[in-house]
Amino acid sequence: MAYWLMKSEPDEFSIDDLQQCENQTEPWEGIRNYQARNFLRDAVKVGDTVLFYHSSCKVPGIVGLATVSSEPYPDQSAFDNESSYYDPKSDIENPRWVAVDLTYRQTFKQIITLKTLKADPHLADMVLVSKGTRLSVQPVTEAEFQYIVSVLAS
DNA sequence: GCCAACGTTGGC
DNA sequence: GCCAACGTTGGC
Repeated sequence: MAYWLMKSEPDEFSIDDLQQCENQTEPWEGIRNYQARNFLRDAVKVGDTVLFYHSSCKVPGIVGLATVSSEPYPDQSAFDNESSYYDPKSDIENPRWVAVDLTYRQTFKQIITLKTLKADPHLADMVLVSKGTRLSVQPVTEAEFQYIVSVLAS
């Protein structure tokens, strides 16, 4: 089983929103970056664990956990010209973007802030804190995951 | 809202 | 296939 960090803007879709979805499950749509898409398409597996990260907000950081609950499938929002994620270059015959379903697992008692993550020498090699990375889907090592959950989130 | 750091587009 | 111009991300 692998570990991932996925970013969402809480104004758009927060971990509370995920918790309140039917079956606490919702399509993770709107990824429009090829590197992130390739992770979703080629590497993310059902049952993988996701660190849910809130970005572009007052206090960015990891807010909880989710589980990947589907295989990748074509991102339907790319076909919807009413959607802000609409991409006319993606068509149903040849979809350009993929989504997976995420299922809510847990909200941490308190947010693990980006500030905390950046300051922690155990996490110096995290993709999240390395310079110039803005990937919205990124791998997390088992050591990083265990440290975050067992030390920072407890 | 600013802007640095990336990513994408498209003319050539 | 280069690369300038433009668009986006996301912390601050």
